[in-house]
Amino acid sequence: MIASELLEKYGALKKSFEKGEIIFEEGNLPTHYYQIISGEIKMSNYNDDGREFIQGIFYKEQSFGEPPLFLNQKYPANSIAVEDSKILLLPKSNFMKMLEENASISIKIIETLAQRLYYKSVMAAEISTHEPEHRVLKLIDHGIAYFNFKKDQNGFLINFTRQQIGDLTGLRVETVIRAIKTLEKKGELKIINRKVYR
Amino acid sequence: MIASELLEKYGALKKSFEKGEIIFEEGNLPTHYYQIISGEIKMSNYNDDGREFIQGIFYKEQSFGEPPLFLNQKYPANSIAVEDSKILLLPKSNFMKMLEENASISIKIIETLAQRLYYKSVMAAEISTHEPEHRVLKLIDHGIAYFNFKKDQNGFLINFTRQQIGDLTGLRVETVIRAIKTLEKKGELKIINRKVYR
DNA sequence: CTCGTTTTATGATTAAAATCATAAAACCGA
DNA sequence: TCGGTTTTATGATTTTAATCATAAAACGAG
Repeated sequence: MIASELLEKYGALKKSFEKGEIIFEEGNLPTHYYQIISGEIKMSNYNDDGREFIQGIFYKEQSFGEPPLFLNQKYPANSIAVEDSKILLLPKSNFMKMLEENASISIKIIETLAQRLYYKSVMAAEISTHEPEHRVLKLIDHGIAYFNFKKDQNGFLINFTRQQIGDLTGLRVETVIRAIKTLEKKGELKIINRKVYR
Repeated sequence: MIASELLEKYGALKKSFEKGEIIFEEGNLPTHYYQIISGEIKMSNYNDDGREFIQGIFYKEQSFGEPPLFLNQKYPANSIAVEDSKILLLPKSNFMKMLEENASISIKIIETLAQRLYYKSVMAAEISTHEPEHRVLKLIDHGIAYFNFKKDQNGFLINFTRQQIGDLTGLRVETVIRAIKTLEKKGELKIINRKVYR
């Protein structure tokens, strides 16, 4: 997260996106740095028969879509507003200027990318070598650390739908539903009127 | 890749690793920055029943294992020498000092991490939503761009074993062998005495 | 050059998750 | 508050890649 005053100093503009609105599309070249003011954004891919894979979900104060910006490569995924959202957009050239003139920003970005790479490494190994229950639990435990799950008297409320969990772990909804039920029976999770707690 | 003179100026030391030797292990805290002088290194995970998932393969002049260094987190995977290798090791504190004193290094690192994140994003979507043939082909095409595949009169020689391709795509050897055969029949690849060309 | 290991290969069988079908409950917008 | 959509749920069936079995070819260390 970069201070919004600094971003605005370099010419960042606020823009609103409605729920379901596309921010950028797979295959396009990057033009801006994006940082969320409020709302929720997902980055995802769709395969030929419409099946979705969610690369990540981002919340307020987080940025997204930086890698292609540094590489002059096309976006490998789409970004869509999951909720009505407000986003700060800083044009690429201004962003680069800001980087040059503010060395400490680089460290921040390195940490952000390192964090995301860490998540991807863990989930990649999970997805390709573990069974559904293990995958779901790993995603949830990661979520507690990095997504904005809130704790109440029942534990952490996992505010993802079964479908979202499926799209993040490469599983189908029915499989996720069954995995969650099994995990509840094993005592790893709680299900309180359909909501999942850990 | 950071100039080896610079690394040595900050106290980096050369170290040799034999084929099969472990450089660092999953779960350990990072102590050094690693940059390959010669040889080949893989980073991988093993699940409970010994199944391997290769996070990445790295060659001369490439660095590896940086993310946990920036996050003070445990390594999410092991790193092992695939061939006899020579590596430059720079202790963490010296590495951080080097970063502070050389702003341009940060940009290099950002680009490296962005590149790796790009690969992980593409492969994550592949692994979770596409059929074996698609996955294998995507890995190969990525390899042409980023691993050191060499071109000769038959095209690019894919110098990965079927097992390695399996461990990089989350497939079993037999499945990879069959996928490669099918891709050859479709004219996407050539197999010339067991070697794969694209 | 030889012997053990690794790699590639192929066929048969199995297991596990995807798919298909259906429905109740919950949520949301008009 | 009504009606449509989304989410959760469950059972039956199918498909696909994993698994199991076996072997030839190639490679590599001594």
